[in-house]
Amino acid sequence: MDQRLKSELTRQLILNESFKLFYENGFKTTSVDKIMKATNLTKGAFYHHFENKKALGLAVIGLKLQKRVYEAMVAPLYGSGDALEILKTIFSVRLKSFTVYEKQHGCPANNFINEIGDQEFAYQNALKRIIEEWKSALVYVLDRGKTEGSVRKDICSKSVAVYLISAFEGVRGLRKLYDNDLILDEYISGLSLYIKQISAS
Amino acid sequence: MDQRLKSELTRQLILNESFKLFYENGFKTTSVDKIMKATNLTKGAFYHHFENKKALGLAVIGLKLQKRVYEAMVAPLYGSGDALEILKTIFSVRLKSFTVYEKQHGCPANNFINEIGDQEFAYQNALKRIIEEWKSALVYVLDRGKTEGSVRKDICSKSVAVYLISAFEGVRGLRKLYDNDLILDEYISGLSLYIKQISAS
DNA sequence: TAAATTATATACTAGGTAGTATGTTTTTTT
DNA sequence: AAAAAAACATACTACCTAGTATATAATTTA
Repeated sequence: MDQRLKSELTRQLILNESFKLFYENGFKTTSVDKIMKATNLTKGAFYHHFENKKALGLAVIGLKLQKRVYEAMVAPLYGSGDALEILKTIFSVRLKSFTVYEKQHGCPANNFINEIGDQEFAYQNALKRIIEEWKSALVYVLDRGKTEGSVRKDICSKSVAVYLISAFEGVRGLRKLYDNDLILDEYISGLSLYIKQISAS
Repeated sequence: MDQRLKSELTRQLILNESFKLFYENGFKTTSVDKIMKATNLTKGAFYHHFENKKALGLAVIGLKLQKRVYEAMVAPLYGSGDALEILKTIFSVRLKSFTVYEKQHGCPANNFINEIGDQEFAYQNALKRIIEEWKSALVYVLDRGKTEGSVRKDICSKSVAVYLISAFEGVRGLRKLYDNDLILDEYISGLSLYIKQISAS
């Protein structure tokens, strides 16, 4: 097989298995051994593709995680349609459509943030980039809403963006403690009140 | 020295040092060895006072953590004064008064929730108790506000409680990524909008 | 005061950890 | 086809991990 392609496939395999194991068991307690056992490859392959575990962590955050957040939470914000409807879809409809697995293990980004967001500057920065990208998209859609007359002009877009992200990440943590969706339903009801508050009219 | 007292002091010392190390470095990566080094005692003492690390974790959550949350976030809700003023104080004023250390490492409860809230039923339950106690107090103060006419009667207290807790815990995680309070200020501004929405008049 | 109990210390086990050194195999280049 | 380089495997090191076994010191009880 073409060496370039084979190498890239292996790299992606390691990144994917890492993401999965980090998500299920945490970053710090997932060992390189466990990851490579999941890939059916060995340590030699790992250290050929990554300098060390920290480099792997940064690659998972900067590639896999960032891409997932972008596709699920950021890109839809740049789509067409009523601004407030888009917000409702992203912050509540999406939430209910998660699988049990996703509800149980919370938000991958939030897990990383809470586990290693206070440990290493490099991790901090990589994670910050994801949040800032998300925040910018929210500010964009809120400003658009203001222009189109659906969003109140006297609210601060940045503040609303931060409050929306905070509540979303917060409840994805809380949901881990329960075995049903009650807390999600309450969150959604609480959120709809907030969206009403920022809507014009 | 009285043996009862001495034993209790040792137990509390272990619990306190554990809490601190769990807070700074996480639960799973804080070893019994590190804890006992911090206490200047040895492993023999540890396993005399605790059956294993899991029992220690549950004790830290059920005693230290629950007490801290109760004193800082729950008890004030049962105090006198305007309901909405109490909410503002707890969810925004308090936030700004945290030390750099507390801002950097986030919310101890949220850290536990995100690290081990999806791992063991026993941890889940111990953490759930803390959240439910907090939620109940919030529902109490919101209902009181309704009675006194300061809070809108058509809002669901439980939903507002969950949304308030979610946003608070969420932003305490996000703050880890930054080295200044901008995100906290934005959160507070976003929160004040929410409190306006639930206020009568 | 002697015996029993409690509190703590020391030394150990079995297994997990990140990372390295050095192989062998596969692919590419000359 | 030979040489070089890349991809991966195997075997290792030094250290950390939870937990145990057993000793000693301090305190309480008989």
